[in-house]
Amino acid sequence: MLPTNRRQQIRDYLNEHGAVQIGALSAKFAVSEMTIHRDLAQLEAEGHLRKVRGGAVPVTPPSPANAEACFMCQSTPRSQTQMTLHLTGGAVQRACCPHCGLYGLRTFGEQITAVFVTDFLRGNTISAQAAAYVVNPAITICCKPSIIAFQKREDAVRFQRGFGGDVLNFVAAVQSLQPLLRS
Amino acid sequence: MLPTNRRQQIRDYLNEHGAVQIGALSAKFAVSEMTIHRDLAQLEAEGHLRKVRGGAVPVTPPSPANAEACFMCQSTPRSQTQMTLHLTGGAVQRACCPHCGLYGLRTFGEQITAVFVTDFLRGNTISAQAAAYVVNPAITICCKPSIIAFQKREDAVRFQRGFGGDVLNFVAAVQSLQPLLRS
DNA sequence: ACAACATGTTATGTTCTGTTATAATTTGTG
DNA sequence: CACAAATTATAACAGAACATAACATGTTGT
Repeated sequence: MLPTNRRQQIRDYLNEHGAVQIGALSAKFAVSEMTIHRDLAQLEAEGHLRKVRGGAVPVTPPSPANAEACFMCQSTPRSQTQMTLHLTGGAVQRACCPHCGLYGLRTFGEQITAVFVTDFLRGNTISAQAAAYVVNPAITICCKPSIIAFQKREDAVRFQRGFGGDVLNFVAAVQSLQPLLRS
Repeated sequence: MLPTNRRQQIRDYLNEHGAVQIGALSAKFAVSEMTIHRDLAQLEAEGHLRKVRGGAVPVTPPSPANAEACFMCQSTPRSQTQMTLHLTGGAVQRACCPHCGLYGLRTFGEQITAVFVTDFLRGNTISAQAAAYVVNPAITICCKPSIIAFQKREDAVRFQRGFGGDVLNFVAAVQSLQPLLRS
């Protein structure tokens, strides 16, 4: 049997049984336990399983449940409207739309290293500072009041012509947010 | 035996057994292992199999990568703009945008059982027949000329006010497409 | 004869495997 | 809890198996 086949069969066996033991695999394929150790180490390096003492278990599928949710409103962001806040240390916070994302600027303050937003029309990612925003148009896209981002101010103006609202730059858009608490 | 014949038989053997070993092929065809090595290298270069240590295995079944591509232009559809054509037998064809999707109506014709399209603004899925379309606006969203779908005619009119183009219903949008070939 | 090709042989380097020895972890016992 | 015994994991080594490149030989067709 080819080593490739053996490793594939180990994966199949694991998916079927939920766990594998070194001794069982060693007997099943008539190779030394050391060879099984090495197979499992390779499969673990490739992300196909996780080694545990005595054998291996399936990798727990990274629960996309709440890791993907908007950090403000907990809704699932659409790629079309989402905003990402990059923090010191590499962490990334995802917001469903500029409404939540811009509020998040206050929440994370000094920790923020970069902010990106998706152009609503074209879907490409742009720097939030360079974007144009239509605030409070007549249509609610995600949160209310809606704030929609555009790469080009020209697109924002055209959108405004149809749907109303105000065209603001980044700083003005942040200032347009009502304070959460008066101090 | 001709080398060509031998290589064809290697392919047949592989398809039948799921894996081949150098030693077995060498014995089967009474040639040196070096010759088998060269056969497999050539077959791999032609994309017919994948060499592994000790032999070869079939090429991994067609990656789902391209199964996701637009059936017309082969680009990757955005959920925001995509259109799906449901055919008899349950097959689903995915288009990147109404431009490609509406052309696909001619391609699949009688086989089509249902057509869905995504509202460009809100992202929800709607029946293509009930949608309103803005044809040829001043902005190119996906393919050119752009055709953009909206759930509400009111939204389409507002979009048109800002970005130009014509607001058409489903039938008119299909008719607006230029014939691919004049007969 | 010559060029082009296919094949085999040899030499060298790489990968795989089992054995042995040592380290780390778990388990059992008082 | 401390300690020893048993089990499992890791590292290092050597030999086997395999891969690749280079060269030599043989065949075919012109």
